Amino acid sequence: MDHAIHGRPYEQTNDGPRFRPCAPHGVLARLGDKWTILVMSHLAIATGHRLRFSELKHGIDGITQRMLTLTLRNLERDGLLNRHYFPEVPPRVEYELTAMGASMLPALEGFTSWIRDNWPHMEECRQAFDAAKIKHG
Amino acid sequence: MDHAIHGRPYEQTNDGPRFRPCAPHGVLARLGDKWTILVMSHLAIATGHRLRFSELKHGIDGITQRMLTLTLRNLERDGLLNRHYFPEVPPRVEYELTAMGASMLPALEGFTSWIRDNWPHMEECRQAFDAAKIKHG
DNA sequence: CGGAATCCCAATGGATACTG
DNA sequence: CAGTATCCATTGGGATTCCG
Repeated sequence: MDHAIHGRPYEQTNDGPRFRPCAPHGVLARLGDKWTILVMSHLAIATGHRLRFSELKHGIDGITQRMLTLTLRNLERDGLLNRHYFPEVPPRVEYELTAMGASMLPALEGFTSWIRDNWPHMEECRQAFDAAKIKHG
Repeated sequence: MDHAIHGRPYEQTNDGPRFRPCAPHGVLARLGDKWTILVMSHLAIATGHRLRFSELKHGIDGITQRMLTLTLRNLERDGLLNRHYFPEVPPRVEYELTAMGASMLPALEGFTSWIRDNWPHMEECRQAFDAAKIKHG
């Protein structure tokens, strides 16, 4: 591959650059689902980057047991967090960011800080766009 | 709001922080769909951050006319690009990043560079996880 | 050329009930 | 407590056809 932008290698063709399928969309799509960012954010600010299942469940408003489990399984599969099971009665399970999971936080923070700065303007743009669409059909 | 992390304000409750619904997930979910990042990436490296519909269509492998149109409409609605229509025969339409759209590129680049660095390790983790799951049920 | 409209299928994710 | 299993409504997105 000659070049890469946004993590995606691309080749120059006669009608412009053509990207080849690879990571960024895949990961962004994973992180962009309904709950993943919230789970990561909670672990980010937790002491030791570690929380138990019920703490996540109570902290994330509206999440169901099923979706929290699925989200945690995916993050565990990606190597972004570890699952610690304590076979007590009743059982206790803690989730902890891995080194890779923690290393993602600055990049995520950089991106979300842009979002925080530009969100109000985006909202204005959306309302203006919708208003214009209604106005002239 | 007392605190904010990853662009999301949160309140401290007796059982940990509770985030309130707001921007980051929404934007990440939008950018994390199947084609948005590819469109942004193409405009990022285009001269003048500007390309016509057919250039995007040919550059992005596998995208359908419908999905390219929808993706561009959403980005336009968000104020991240502008649509320039030239009423010639045949018609020509160009899409150009706005100032806000261009301002997103460094943050996106920061995030995707993390992805590029960690993608191989993530793939390893996934294969190890899947292999372990098959092994012991 | 650059769409819009329609049809259809697969995936996402919510609600609920059950379990070690 | 921390799941798993099942059912079901909604959405995402591909294929195709038609239009200015």
